This record gives sequence, C-alpha cells and structure tokens, in this order.
Amino acid sequence: MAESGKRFLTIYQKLNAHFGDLKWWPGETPFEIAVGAMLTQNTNWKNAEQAIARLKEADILSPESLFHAKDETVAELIRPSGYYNIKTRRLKSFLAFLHDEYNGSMEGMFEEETWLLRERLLGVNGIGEETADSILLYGGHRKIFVVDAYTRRIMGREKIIEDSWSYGKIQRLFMDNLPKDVELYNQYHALLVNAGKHYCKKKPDCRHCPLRSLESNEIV
DNA sequence: CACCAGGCAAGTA
DNA sequence: TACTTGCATGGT
Repeated sequence: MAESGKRFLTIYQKLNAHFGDLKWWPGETPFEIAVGAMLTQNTNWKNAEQAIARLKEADILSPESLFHAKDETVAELIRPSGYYNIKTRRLKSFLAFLHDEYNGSMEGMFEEETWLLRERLLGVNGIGEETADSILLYGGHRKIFVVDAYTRRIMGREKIIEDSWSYGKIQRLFMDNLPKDVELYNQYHALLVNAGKHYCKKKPDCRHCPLRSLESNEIV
C-alpha cells in the first residue's frame, strides 16, 4: 500500500473505534439486498425498509413472485420508498435480467466474474454505479468499493477529494489506497454512511456538525 | 413553509 | 462531454 493510504486507514480507524462493527448490509438475502439497493435510491433507508417489509408481508419478495406480480401491485406496495412508478419499472428491469440471463437465480448471477457482472448490471435500467456496486459488495461479497453522497461529503470536507471528481476516480482512489479486503470495504462504506448523517449538507463549517473534523475527538 | 434522504435516466446544448 | 430535469414519499 502507498504511503498516502495511511490517511484512509486513519479515518477508518477513528470511525471504526467509535461506531464499531456495523454489520452491513441491513438485509437478509442477496436478493433482498439488491431490491433494497434500488428502493433506497435518493431516499431515506427507513422508507425503503418499509417498502421491503410490505413486499415481504404480501409474500412476493422473491425473484420469481416479484417478476410475475402486476406493476400496479408492486407500485402500491413500494409506495413508501418514493418514486414508486420509476422504481417499479427499475425492479422489473432487474427481475427480467435475472430471469432471462440466470433463470431467476442470484447464485447463478454471482457466478459471473466481478467486473463483467458489474458491466452487465450497469446495462440494466435503474442500476447505476452505486447500486451495482452495492449489489456486488454487499450481496455478492465482491471486492468493490461503494461510493455515495456521504462518501463525497465526508471526503470532500476532509479535502481529500473534489466535487467534480467522477465516481470511478473516487472509487479507484479508495481501492488504490486501502488493503484489498472485502470486509474492510464493507465496513468502511457503512461507517461513512453512519458518520455522514452528522455532517450538515449546506454549512461545511457548521459548529453543530460534531464530525466536521476527524482530527477532533468530538465524534458523536 | 423549506429542506433532506445511502440515484438514475433522459433530454438538451 | 457536461449540465438540467423529473421522479415522490416521509421526517425534521
């Protein structure tokens, strides 16, 4: 690892010491994780969680049953997650992909080589880089670092990255500066999401943001 | 009332 | 390539 990687590990260690093992993703199966990754897009996890609970309650949270469910039925059930019409179409696109290419089997899908599968997932309507990477890391235990809005906010606040940097550039930065370890990638992203919730979006120097400096010991 | 929350695709210049 | 806009609920 490069010398510059020490900064990444220091941030990790500080956050890890405070938040502990977060045991992400908060989902029970790879399929549930994939569905959750799409439902939480630009939405509070609580809302996505409620949508998943409703699908489970209706007993259609499985690749085949969700694939065969009516659009209107799915839309009504996932309503709490917001953008419910768009997300119904996105879920259906993924389900069609899973059904057509892997006979509806997540296990079959994860037999693919990591970066090839990533490319294929990106070809599915509704799956962008963050969603694809969340499915790969948390659903498939692949060595892929997930970048999200919190990652950008925290690392931007720490002057490590700039707003204009692409998803891929930030992802490579993490992967080039950290030990190539799936569990580390898993926990690091989970920590950034938890810590990110304490950062004000608008005021970078807001005194009410206890995590405004990772150098301080004010972590809440 | 305004603003935020674990994005993405489609349209425009 | 680089912006802009629509999508929508639930909480503060």
